[in-house]
This record gives sequence, structure tokens and C-alpha cells, in this order.
Amino acid sequence: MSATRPTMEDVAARAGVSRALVSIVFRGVAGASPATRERVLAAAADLGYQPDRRASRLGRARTRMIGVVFHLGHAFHGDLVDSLYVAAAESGYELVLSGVTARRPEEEAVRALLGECCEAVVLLGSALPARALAELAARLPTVSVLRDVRADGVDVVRTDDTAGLRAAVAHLHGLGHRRVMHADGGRAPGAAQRRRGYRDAVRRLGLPEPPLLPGGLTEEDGARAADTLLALPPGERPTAVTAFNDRCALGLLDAVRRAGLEVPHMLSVVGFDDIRAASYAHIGLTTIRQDADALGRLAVGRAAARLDEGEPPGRPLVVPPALVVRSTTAPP
Amino acid sequence: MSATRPTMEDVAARAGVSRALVSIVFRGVAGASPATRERVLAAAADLGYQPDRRASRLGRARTRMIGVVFHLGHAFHGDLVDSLYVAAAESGYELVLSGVTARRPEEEAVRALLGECCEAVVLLGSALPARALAELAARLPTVSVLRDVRADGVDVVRTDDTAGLRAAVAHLHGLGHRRVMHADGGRAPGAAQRRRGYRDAVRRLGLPEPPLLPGGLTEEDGARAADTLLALPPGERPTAVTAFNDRCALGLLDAVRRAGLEVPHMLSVVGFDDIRAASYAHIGLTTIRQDADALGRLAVGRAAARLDEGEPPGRPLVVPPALVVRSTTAPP
DNA sequence: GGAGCTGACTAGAGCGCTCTAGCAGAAGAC
DNA sequence: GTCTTCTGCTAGAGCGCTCTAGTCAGCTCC
Repeated sequence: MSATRPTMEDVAARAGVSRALVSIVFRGVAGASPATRERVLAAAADLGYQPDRRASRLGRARTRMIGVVFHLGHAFHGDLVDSLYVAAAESGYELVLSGVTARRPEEEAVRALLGECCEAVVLLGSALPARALAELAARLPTVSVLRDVRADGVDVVRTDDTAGLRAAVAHLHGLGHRRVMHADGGRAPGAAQRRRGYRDAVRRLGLPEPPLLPGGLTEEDGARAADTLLALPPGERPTAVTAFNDRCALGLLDAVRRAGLEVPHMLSVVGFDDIRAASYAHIGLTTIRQDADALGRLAVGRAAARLDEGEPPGRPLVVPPALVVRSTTAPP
Repeated sequence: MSATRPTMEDVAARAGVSRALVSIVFRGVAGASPATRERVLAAAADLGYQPDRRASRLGRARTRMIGVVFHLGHAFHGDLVDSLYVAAAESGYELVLSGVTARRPEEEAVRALLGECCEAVVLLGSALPARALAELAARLPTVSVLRDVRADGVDVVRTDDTAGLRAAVAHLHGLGHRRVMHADGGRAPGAAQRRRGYRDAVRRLGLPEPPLLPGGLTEEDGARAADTLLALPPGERPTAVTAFNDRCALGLLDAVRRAGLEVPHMLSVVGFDDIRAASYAHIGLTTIRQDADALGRLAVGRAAARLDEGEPPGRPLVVPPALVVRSTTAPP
């Protein structure tokens, strides 16, 4: 509390050196003798001095800050942010988070970031129109993670959703399933690609192609998909379902089980993402794992490449997903 | 992209006015004629000028920033952050988020915030030792949300967990349950209070007091509690369970249902928090609702009162919870 | 013993804003 | 017609840092 926080000036005065020397010590660059360095550090500790990063960034030519727009409430975004923190630290960048919530739209989150002078932005699962993204990309390097978008100047880092769903269907086919349905993600980022992967695989394997189950991002959407499924005449019921994502799969699982269908014996279910909950022992959801670490690293990598090496926006970076077999799939 | 972002100077030159006038216009204070104001705004729009908030905060005496430490992955923290955003905007503050993840400990999150020069910090469900909190509070107004802690100078904003659990037990008692167990939260913030509420109620109502079920914060912990419960000899099995939180309740629900117990007829379950998933139609979890909006508003209110009115840290602010009856509770 | 280093340190000009003081010039008071 | 009061605007000194361009000892080297 006290009056105001101590500044570099105060530390300098106490250590009996110039302000510049204190700066040298705190930036950890060469130019101070070990003895002085220690004296400065001691003075700083006495005063409880903490460098003001805002001022430091102002004085510096570069801010080395990357803005991140993420959705509070999307569990997978949490995993991504974790990996972004690590990757950013490795490349000497700092993250500034801007959350999207029920009452804080994405536009607002982006606007806030622009005012903070970050050098690049990483958008997780952005729902902004391509035009808005292109506009943003015209101002500063922009990386869209999870969402594949063709917008001028926008870098894309995403999972190979199509391959993921193909792998899911192939896995089910390998188990002997013939009638596989897909709980669709609608307009969610990645949904179109997963839909395509599902259709590709079903056709390629010569399986019947039943209509899509209307699903979505949340457990509730999954439960709705289950209702649709359960309403089907027995002959048309699938023996396996691929879901848009894990949350959807979890909701679906819950609902079909309560309707008396045994999983995996009467119905196999495959999710997408591999969120934490999927691996819980009592759930054991077979799923397509998105590699959050790779996605985060590539996103920061793209931003850094454009900032540090002056690279132009590149083609989409696509991370292969991995099938994780647990206990919600079995032969029909 | 281009060279560098335009500054106030550029806007001033283009509009043919002084830098100070541009500042006046952008701060929205009196002192510029409508005509000039418009001219400045037009020039700024032409240039794509965006004021640099870092510089603006440097120049200003106060930064009006509140730091928020939250856990990515705790769904309820998302609700709180949403409400904090709203409350902060209302009191003219800005939020700066610092996330806690698997690989980014709370200490690190706090440290980052100190460097950003926020005027106060709000910690959601902090797990820091009381000493560390007191130290932090010695530097700047500190509000602990969800976690009740007796540390010098630390403001606390929390739900009346004890009352919540009393209400849960009373509800079950009212339905005719006699044997009610509690899936405990261990060392999680609020767990001790909820445990106390449970015990209070059970004693007061003259119910038997069985041992606690070891639970925790996550679905997995809930499933583990279910295992313990299911392993009980039939005579000792409860007819109802109160869970530390919703996620724990959900995990428990899932596990007991799969073991063949019908909910609510064979077992009633009450959660805590009222996270989004609790209200999903297919789940319909009876729970104790924490008022995220009130918690957020009070947290910002405390910070603002200390900053703006110079108030000293006050006594804990306790928000009453509310019982939300859905479909996981019924007479035994 | 002077040139040329090097290592340790300082002065001072920014960075992009804010904000106090102050200055013209028009309007109103008497 | 002078004096005040406003309105609309500008000059310029910060805010707490960074960083370039020094200064100044104390070396080595021939």
C-alpha cells in the first residue's frame, strides 16, 4: 500500500548508482560488475521494487506481447492456453489474455487486445466473419487456431479434423460396425471438416450413409443428438456414433445410457478433442486426441516467425490427430 | 503491419491540431468544439489510429486495472470472470487476466500481475498459503474469492458454504431421507465450510452421521466417491448424497447410475455451484447455486472501495446460496 | 610512456500518452 | 470602453522505463 510503488530511481539512489545501471541489472545484460549487481539487487529487495513492465515495454522498441482471445468455458481452450504460455515463454514472448464470455463478445475481446499493443494475436476457435479476420490481419499478424478460415493474411493452425474423423470411422469399421452415424457440430469451428471426414470414410468403406444427427458443442447438444438417435426405428439405429467433440459425446453417452442402451455393447461412441474428462477412469471415452501442445507451439511459432523473421503469412499448419482407444468402443 | 502504428502525433498533424487536443478528444473530456472533435476523429479513422493504453496508463496517475488470477479449467471460474468483466466495466476498471494452468503455478500468475502494475488483485479459489496472501495484501488490495482465509489485509468474498450445505441436507430431510452422506472436497477452497454445514445439519436434524465419502473437485473424484459408496454394505448405504461441487456430483451420478442405482429413486444427489452443465435438460442436477454475479460484483466492489474511497480491508462478504431443485432428488 | 583497449558506469533523449498552466480572442457585465 | 469570464486550444513537463553515446579509470603492449 504505502504511498506509491518504488521506481528505478529509488533503487538507484539507494544503491548509489545511476538509473541506467539499475536498468542494466534488471534486464540482465552485461555491463555491471558482480559487486554492483548485488548491491542493486539488495537495494531493490529492501524497497520491494518490482520493475514496471508497462513502462519497460514502452521504452523498448518491441513489446514482445502476443494477445490471445479464448473462450472461458471451453475446456479445450484451457489446454491450449496452457501450451501457449509454455511456448511463448520459450520464444521470449508474453501472453495477454482476453476472454470471451456470455456477456463479452469476441469483437470486444479483440478490441481490448488492440489497445494493449500486442504485436500479434492468436484467436482460439474464432467465430468472427472472415472479413473481420482479414481486417485484423491487415493490422497485425493474426493466427486462427482450430478454425480453418480462408482470409487474407490470416495464419491458420489446426488439427486435421477430416483425418480425425476418418480414423474414428475406420476404427469402428475395423471393429465390425456397419451402421455408423455422426453427431454433427453444425457451424462450430472444425465441424465442416469433421463432417467431411465422416462422409469420406463412410463412402470409401462402402458403409451406408445415414443422415446426420444434429449435435453441437455442448453436452446438451449431445443429449439432443441422443434423443434423435433413440427416436429412430430399431432397424435404422446405428451401432456406433462419432460425435463432433468430447462434450457432445459425453452428453450423448449419458442420455443413451439412461435410455437403457449399454455402451459399448449396444452402441459404440467416439469423441473428439480428448479433454481431461474423457480420460477419467469411469468415463474412458474413446476419442480423437487433438494435440494441444503442438497446436500451441505452432501458433506461437507462426506469430514469432512473422514478427522476428518477417515471414509472410503461410499456408495452414495442420496437426495430425491421434485415435485414443478407451472403453466406449467395442465390436457391435 | 506496415511500418509502425500511428500515434497521437500523426493524428494531430493530419487534423491540424495539437497533440493535446487529440488526447482531449479521445478521453472524451470537455475542451474541444464539436467541429474539431469530428475532424480529429475522422483523421484518426483515416489513419486507423488506436490509442495505446499502456502509454495512456503510464501518463495517468492511476492505472485503474484490476488483476485477476483464475484457473483455466475450472468451469465456475469462467462464470466468475464473466461477472468480473461486467462489474469492472461498470466501475470504470479494466481487468488483466492471469491464468493458472497445469504448468503455470499460481505464484507465477501473481508475479506476472505485479509487473503489470494493476492496482488490486482478485484471486479466484486461491490455494496460496495465508502468509503469501498477507504478503501480497501488504503491497496492494487483495481480494480472495471463494476461498475463506484469515490473512492480514486480505478481503474475502465468498458464498455461505455452510448455509448451502445445511440447505441441501434440510431439503433431503424434508423429502424423507434419513441416511445422508457427504462426498467431501478435502482441502479445496470452501470444502471445510461445506463439511461443517453438512455436519451441523445432520446433527441438528438428528440424523445419523456416517463417515465422509472421500471426494474432490473433479468428476473423477466424484466417481471415486461413488465407488466407496457402492462398496458399502447395503444396510449402510445412504439414500442421498451431498457432493462438494457439481463436477463431483456429476461424476458420482454417472458412476452410480452405471452400477445400476436409479437416481433419484434409489439415490438422491445434490451438487454445489450450479455450473452450466447442472441445468442441462438431460442432467437436471439439484444443486446449491453460487451467485457468480454477486460474487463478482462484490469482489470488484471491495477492490474499488479500497482504491477509490481508501477503505481499509473489511470483514468477509458472504453471499447466500440458493437451493435449485431439479430432478436428481426425490423421496427415498 | 603514449596508443589502444576494455570494463564499469552515467547523461540524456526518447517511447506515446496525460495533464497542468497558460494564451488568444470572443462574449458578457457594468 | 475597460474588466472579467468563457471557450477552444497549445506548450511542455512528466510517467518509469530503455538504450545510444558517451566518460573515465585502469590495463596491456610495444
